[in-house]
Amino acid sequence: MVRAPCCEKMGLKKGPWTVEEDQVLVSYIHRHGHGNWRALPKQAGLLRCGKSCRLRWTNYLRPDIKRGNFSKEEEDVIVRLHELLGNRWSAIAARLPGRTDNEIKNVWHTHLKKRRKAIPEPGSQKPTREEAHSESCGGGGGASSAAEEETKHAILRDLRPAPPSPWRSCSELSSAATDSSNAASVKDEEHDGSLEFPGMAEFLWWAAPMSSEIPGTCADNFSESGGSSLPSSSGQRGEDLQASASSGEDDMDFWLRLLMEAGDFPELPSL
DNA sequence: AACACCTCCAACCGCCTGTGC
DNA sequence: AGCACAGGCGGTTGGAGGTGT
Repeated sequence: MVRAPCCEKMGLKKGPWTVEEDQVLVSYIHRHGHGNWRALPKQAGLLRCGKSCRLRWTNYLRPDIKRGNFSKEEEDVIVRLHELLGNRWSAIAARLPGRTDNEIKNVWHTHLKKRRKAIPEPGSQKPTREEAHSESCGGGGGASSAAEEETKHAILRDLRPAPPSPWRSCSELSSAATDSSNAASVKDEEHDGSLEFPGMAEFLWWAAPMSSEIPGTCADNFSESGGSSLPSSSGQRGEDLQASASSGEDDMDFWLRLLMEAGDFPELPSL
Protein backbone atom coordinates (compact mmCIF):
# COMPACT_ATOMS: atom_id res chain seq x y z
CA MET A 1 0.00 0.00 0.00
CA VAL A 2 1.35 3.38 -0.94
CA ARG A 3 0.73 6.31 1.29
CA ALA A 4 2.14 9.77 1.29
CA PRO A 5 4.32 10.70 4.24
CA CYS A 6 2.29 12.32 6.95
CA CYS A 7 4.53 15.37 7.09
CA GLU A 8 4.51 15.96 3.37
CA LYS A 9 2.24 18.95 3.64
CA MET A 10 4.08 22.19 3.55
CA GLY A 11 3.92 24.33 6.61
CA LEU A 12 4.37 21.54 9.08
CA LYS A 13 7.32 22.07 11.31
CA LYS A 14 10.05 19.49 11.68
CA GLY A 15 13.07 19.16 13.85
CA PRO A 16 13.59 19.69 17.56
CA TRP A 17 10.63 20.62 19.68
CA THR A 18 10.57 23.92 21.52
CA VAL A 19 9.55 24.34 25.15
CA GLU A 20 6.43 26.15 24.00
CA GLU A 21 5.41 23.32 21.73
CA ASP A 22 5.99 20.83 24.52
CA GLN A 23 3.78 22.84 26.82
CA VAL A 24 1.02 23.07 24.26
CA LEU A 25 1.12 19.36 23.62
CA VAL A 26 1.23 18.36 27.26
CA SER A 27 -1.54 20.69 28.30
CA TYR A 28 -3.72 19.59 25.42
CA ILE A 29 -3.28 15.91 26.20
CA HIS A 30 -3.92 16.50 29.87
CA ARG A 31 -7.14 18.26 29.03
CA HIS A 32 -8.41 16.16 26.15
CA GLY A 33 -6.30 13.07 25.89
CA HIS A 34 -4.91 11.99 22.56
CA GLY A 35 -7.94 10.48 20.91
CA ASN A 36 -6.76 11.03 17.37
CA TRP A 37 -3.11 11.79 16.86
CA ARG A 38 -3.58 13.03 13.32
CA ALA A 39 -6.22 15.51 14.36
CA LEU A 40 -4.46 16.47 17.56
CA PRO A 41 -1.96 19.02 16.23
CA LYS A 42 -4.65 20.97 14.45
CA GLN A 43 -6.90 20.98 17.50
CA ALA A 44 -4.03 21.85 19.79
CA GLY A 45 -2.73 24.54 17.47
CA LEU A 46 0.57 22.87 16.71
CA LEU A 47 2.30 23.01 13.36
CA ARG A 48 3.37 19.41 13.61
CA CYS A 49 2.17 16.19 12.13
CA GLY A 50 0.35 13.79 14.38
CA LYS A 51 3.10 11.29 14.13
CA SER A 52 5.60 13.76 15.42
CA CYS A 53 3.29 14.64 18.31
CA ARG A 54 2.82 11.02 19.23
CA LEU A 55 6.55 10.39 19.17
CA ARG A 56 7.30 13.43 21.25
CA TRP A 57 4.70 12.41 23.79
CA THR A 58 5.60 8.75 24.06
CA ASN A 59 9.35 9.22 23.99
CA TYR A 60 9.77 12.39 25.97
CA LEU A 61 6.78 14.12 27.48
CA ARG A 62 4.86 11.26 29.01
CA PRO A 63 4.85 11.83 32.77
CA ASP A 64 5.94 8.33 33.67
CA ILE A 65 9.11 8.52 31.63
CA LYS A 66 12.12 7.70 33.74
CA ARG A 67 14.98 9.90 32.68
CA GLY A 68 18.64 9.51 33.38
CA ASN A 69 21.13 6.73 33.04
CA PHE A 70 20.15 3.12 32.93
CA SER A 71 20.95 1.12 36.03
CA LYS A 72 23.06 -1.99 35.85
CA GLU A 73 19.93 -4.03 36.47
CA GLU A 74 18.08 -2.36 33.64
CA GLU A 75 20.98 -2.95 31.29
CA ASP A 76 21.12 -6.58 32.28
CA VAL A 77 17.43 -6.94 31.61
CA ILE A 78 17.83 -5.34 28.20
CA VAL A 79 20.68 -7.64 27.30
CA ARG A 80 18.79 -10.72 28.33
CA LEU A 81 15.56 -9.67 26.72
CA HIS A 82 17.42 -8.80 23.57
CA GLU A 83 18.91 -12.26 23.48
CA LEU A 84 15.42 -13.62 23.73
CA LEU A 85 13.41 -11.19 21.65
CA GLY A 86 15.87 -9.65 19.26
CA ASN A 87 15.38 -6.05 18.15
CA ARG A 88 11.80 -5.88 19.35
CA TRP A 89 12.35 -2.75 21.34
CA SER A 90 8.75 -2.12 22.21
CA ALA A 91 8.44 -5.58 23.71
CA ILE A 92 11.57 -4.97 25.74
CA ALA A 93 10.35 -1.53 26.76
CA ALA A 94 7.09 -3.02 27.96
CA ARG A 95 9.11 -4.80 30.65
CA LEU A 96 11.12 -1.79 31.73
CA PRO A 97 8.89 0.70 33.55
CA GLY A 98 9.47 4.27 32.49
CA ARG A 99 11.71 3.43 29.58
CA THR A 100 10.77 3.89 25.96
CA ASP A 101 11.57 1.70 23.03
CA ASN A 102 13.53 4.53 21.46
CA GLU A 103 15.62 4.97 24.58
CA ILE A 104 16.31 1.28 24.84
CA LYS A 105 17.20 1.13 21.20
CA ASN A 106 19.68 3.96 21.65
CA VAL A 107 21.20 2.42 24.73
CA TRP A 108 21.61 -0.85 22.98
CA HIS A 109 23.35 0.65 19.99
CA THR A 110 25.55 2.96 21.97
CA HIS A 111 26.50 0.87 25.01
CA LEU A 112 25.31 -2.65 25.26
CA LYS A 113 26.09 -3.79 21.75
CA LYS A 114 29.70 -2.77 22.16
CA ARG A 115 29.91 -4.25 25.58
CA ARG A 116 28.65 -7.55 24.33
CA LYS A 117 31.21 -7.58 21.58
CA ALA A 118 34.03 -6.51 23.86
CA ILE A 119 33.31 -8.88 26.72
CA PRO A 120 32.26 -12.31 25.61
CA GLU A 121 30.46 -14.21 28.29
CA PRO A 122 32.88 -16.32 30.34
CA GLY A 123 32.94 -19.89 29.24
CA SER A 124 30.51 -19.14 26.50
CA GLN A 125 31.13 -20.19 22.96
CA LYS A 126 28.06 -18.37 21.84
CA PRO A 127 28.66 -16.08 18.90
CA THR A 128 27.55 -12.49 18.89
CA ARG A 129 24.31 -11.80 17.15
CA GLU A 130 26.16 -10.60 14.09
CA GLU A 131 28.42 -13.60 14.15
CA ALA A 132 25.48 -15.87 14.69
CA HIS A 133 23.88 -14.42 11.64
CA SER A 134 26.91 -14.88 9.48
CA GLU A 135 27.23 -18.39 10.74
CA SER A 136 23.62 -19.07 10.03
CA CYS A 137 24.12 -17.86 6.51
CA GLY A 138 26.81 -20.42 6.11
CA GLY A 139 24.69 -23.18 7.55
CA GLY A 140 25.24 -25.03 10.78
CA GLY A 141 23.13 -25.26 13.89
CA GLY A 142 22.64 -28.17 16.22
CA ALA A 143 21.11 -29.44 19.39
CA SER A 144 21.29 -27.15 22.37
CA SER A 145 23.49 -28.24 25.23
CA ALA A 146 22.48 -28.65 28.85
CA ALA A 147 24.24 -25.37 29.61
CA GLU A 148 22.18 -23.64 26.97
CA GLU A 149 19.04 -25.10 28.44
CA GLU A 150 19.99 -23.69 31.79
CA THR A 151 20.65 -20.33 30.20
CA LYS A 152 17.20 -20.33 28.67
CA HIS A 153 15.62 -21.00 32.00
CA ALA A 154 17.73 -18.38 33.72
CA ILE A 155 16.55 -15.80 31.22
CA LEU A 156 12.95 -16.83 31.51
CA ARG A 157 13.00 -16.81 35.28
CA ASP A 158 13.83 -13.15 35.46
CA LEU A 159 11.41 -11.94 32.84
CA ARG A 160 8.56 -10.00 34.36
CA PRO A 161 6.47 -7.34 32.74
CA ALA A 162 6.52 -3.76 33.85
CA PRO A 163 3.41 -2.72 35.70
CA PRO A 164 0.94 -1.01 33.45
CA SER A 165 1.00 2.73 33.40
CA PRO A 166 -2.06 4.85 32.75
CA TRP A 167 0.05 6.82 30.31
CA ARG A 168 1.21 3.91 28.29
CA SER A 169 -0.46 3.51 24.98
CA CYS A 170 -2.48 0.47 24.18
CA SER A 171 0.26 -0.83 21.99
CA GLU A 172 2.79 -0.59 24.74
CA LEU A 173 0.59 -2.52 27.07
CA SER A 174 0.07 -5.18 24.51
CA SER A 175 3.32 -4.80 22.75
CA ALA A 176 4.29 -8.37 23.18
CA ALA A 177 1.27 -9.48 21.27
CA THR A 178 1.51 -6.68 18.78
CA ASP A 179 5.14 -7.30 18.14
CA SER A 180 4.80 -10.97 17.93
CA SER A 181 2.29 -10.44 15.20
CA ASN A 182 5.15 -8.95 13.29
CA ALA A 183 7.26 -11.96 13.95
CA ALA A 184 7.21 -13.18 10.42
CA SER A 185 8.49 -9.90 9.17
CA VAL A 186 11.39 -9.64 11.55
CA LYS A 187 14.50 -9.21 9.54
CA ASP A 188 16.60 -12.31 9.29
CA GLU A 189 19.71 -10.62 10.47
CA GLU A 190 18.01 -9.34 13.56
CA HIS A 191 15.83 -12.03 14.99
CA ASP A 192 18.69 -14.38 15.44
CA GLY A 193 17.99 -14.92 19.07
CA SER A 194 16.78 -18.21 17.77
CA LEU A 195 20.25 -18.91 16.62
CA GLU A 196 21.64 -18.54 20.06
CA PHE A 197 18.82 -20.52 21.58
CA PRO A 198 17.76 -22.73 18.74
CA GLY A 199 14.07 -23.36 18.87
CA MET A 200 13.22 -21.23 21.83
CA ALA A 201 12.92 -17.84 20.19
CA GLU A 202 11.38 -19.21 17.06
CA PHE A 203 8.83 -20.89 19.20
CA LEU A 204 7.89 -17.51 20.57
CA TRP A 205 7.76 -15.96 17.12
CA TRP A 206 5.53 -18.70 15.99
CA ALA A 207 3.41 -19.14 19.04
CA ALA A 208 2.49 -15.64 20.07
CA PRO A 209 0.25 -14.89 17.10
CA MET A 210 -1.82 -17.86 18.12
CA SER A 211 -2.67 -16.28 21.40
CA SER A 212 -3.43 -13.00 19.73
CA GLU A 213 -6.15 -14.68 17.79
CA ILE A 214 -7.90 -16.20 20.75
CA PRO A 215 -10.54 -17.45 20.73
CA GLY A 216 -10.35 -17.88 16.98
CA THR A 217 -7.39 -20.10 17.73
CA CYS A 218 -4.70 -20.01 15.22
CA ALA A 219 -4.00 -23.44 16.60
CA ASP A 220 -7.21 -24.56 15.01
CA ASN A 221 -6.22 -23.03 11.75
CA PHE A 222 -2.83 -24.55 12.02
CA SER A 223 -4.08 -28.04 12.60
CA GLU A 224 -6.63 -27.61 9.87
CA SER A 225 -3.91 -26.65 7.51
CA GLY A 226 -2.02 -29.77 8.29
CA GLY A 227 0.31 -28.46 10.95
CA SER A 228 2.03 -31.75 11.54
CA SER A 229 4.87 -30.12 13.44
CA LEU A 230 2.61 -28.53 16.00
CA PRO A 231 3.93 -29.19 19.48
CA SER A 232 2.62 -32.49 20.71
CA SER A 233 0.92 -30.94 23.70
CA SER A 234 -0.85 -28.37 21.59
CA GLY A 235 -4.24 -29.49 22.76
CA GLN A 236 -3.45 -28.72 26.33
CA ARG A 237 -1.81 -25.51 25.31
CA GLY A 238 -4.84 -24.52 23.35
CA GLU A 239 -6.83 -24.78 26.55
CA ASP A 240 -4.21 -22.78 28.36
CA LEU A 241 -4.45 -20.16 25.70
CA GLN A 242 -8.09 -19.67 26.32
CA ALA A 243 -7.53 -19.57 30.03
CA SER A 244 -4.83 -16.98 29.47
CA ALA A 245 -7.09 -14.91 27.30
CA SER A 246 -9.90 -14.93 29.78
CA SER A 247 -7.60 -13.95 32.61
CA GLY A 248 -6.11 -11.13 30.62
CA GLU A 249 -2.61 -12.48 30.95
CA ASP A 250 -0.09 -10.83 28.71
CA ASP A 251 0.57 -12.92 25.63
CA MET A 252 4.30 -13.00 25.92
CA ASP A 253 4.18 -13.74 29.60
CA PHE A 254 1.78 -16.49 28.94
CA TRP A 255 4.18 -18.14 26.57
CA LEU A 256 7.09 -17.60 28.84
CA ARG A 257 5.17 -19.14 31.69
CA LEU A 258 4.14 -22.00 29.51
CA LEU A 259 7.69 -22.69 28.50
CA MET A 260 8.85 -22.57 32.09
CA GLU A 261 6.13 -24.89 33.24
CA ALA A 262 6.63 -27.26 30.37
CA GLY A 263 10.34 -27.30 30.93
CA ASP A 264 10.85 -28.14 27.30
CA PHE A 265 11.19 -26.32 24.06
CA PRO A 266 9.23 -28.19 21.50
CA GLU A 267 10.20 -28.81 17.96
CA LEU A 268 9.04 -25.94 15.89
CA PRO A 269 6.99 -25.69 12.82
CA SER A 270 8.88 -24.19 9.94
CA LEU A 271 7.94 -20.61 9.24
C1' DA B 1 42.97 27.77 20.22
C1' DA B 2 41.42 25.26 16.35
C1' DC B 3 40.24 21.47 14.03
C1' DA B 4 38.86 16.64 13.40
C1' DC B 5 36.74 12.90 15.09
C1' DC B 6 33.56 10.46 18.13
C1' DT B 7 29.44 9.68 20.96
C1' DC B 8 24.88 10.14 22.07
C1' DC B 9 20.08 10.76 21.48
C1' DA B 10 15.93 13.13 19.71
C1' DA B 11 13.55 12.97 15.74
C1' DC B 12 12.44 11.43 11.15
C1' DC B 13 11.29 7.95 7.68
C1' DG B 14 9.37 4.01 5.55
C1' DC B 15 6.90 0.12 6.22
C1' DC B 16 3.51 -2.90 8.44
C1' DT B 17 -0.78 -4.08 10.83
C1' DG B 18 -5.39 -3.32 12.44
C1' DT B 19 -9.76 -1.33 11.72
C1' DG B 20 -13.73 0.67 9.63
C1' DC B 21 -16.31 1.55 5.61
C1' DA C 1 -12.82 -8.08 -1.01
C1' DG C 2 -10.64 -3.92 -1.46
C1' DC C 3 -9.45 0.52 -0.06
C1' DA C 4 -8.15 4.31 3.03
C1' DC C 5 -6.80 5.77 7.27
C1' DA C 6 -4.60 5.73 11.87
C1' DG C 7 -1.41 3.88 14.98
C1' DG C 8 2.73 1.78 15.79
C1' DC C 9 7.42 -0.30 15.11
C1' DG C 10 12.23 -0.52 14.01
C1' DG C 11 16.02 1.46 11.26
C1' DT C 12 18.41 5.46 10.31
C1' DT C 13 19.96 10.18 10.50
C1' DG C 14 21.48 14.79 11.90
C1' DG C 15 23.20 17.80 15.06
C1' DA C 16 24.92 19.08 19.58
C1' DG C 17 28.30 18.28 22.77
C1' DG C 18 32.44 15.89 24.21
C1' DT C 19 37.15 14.31 23.45
C1' DG C 20 41.55 13.84 21.24
C1' DT C 21 45.36 15.78 18.61
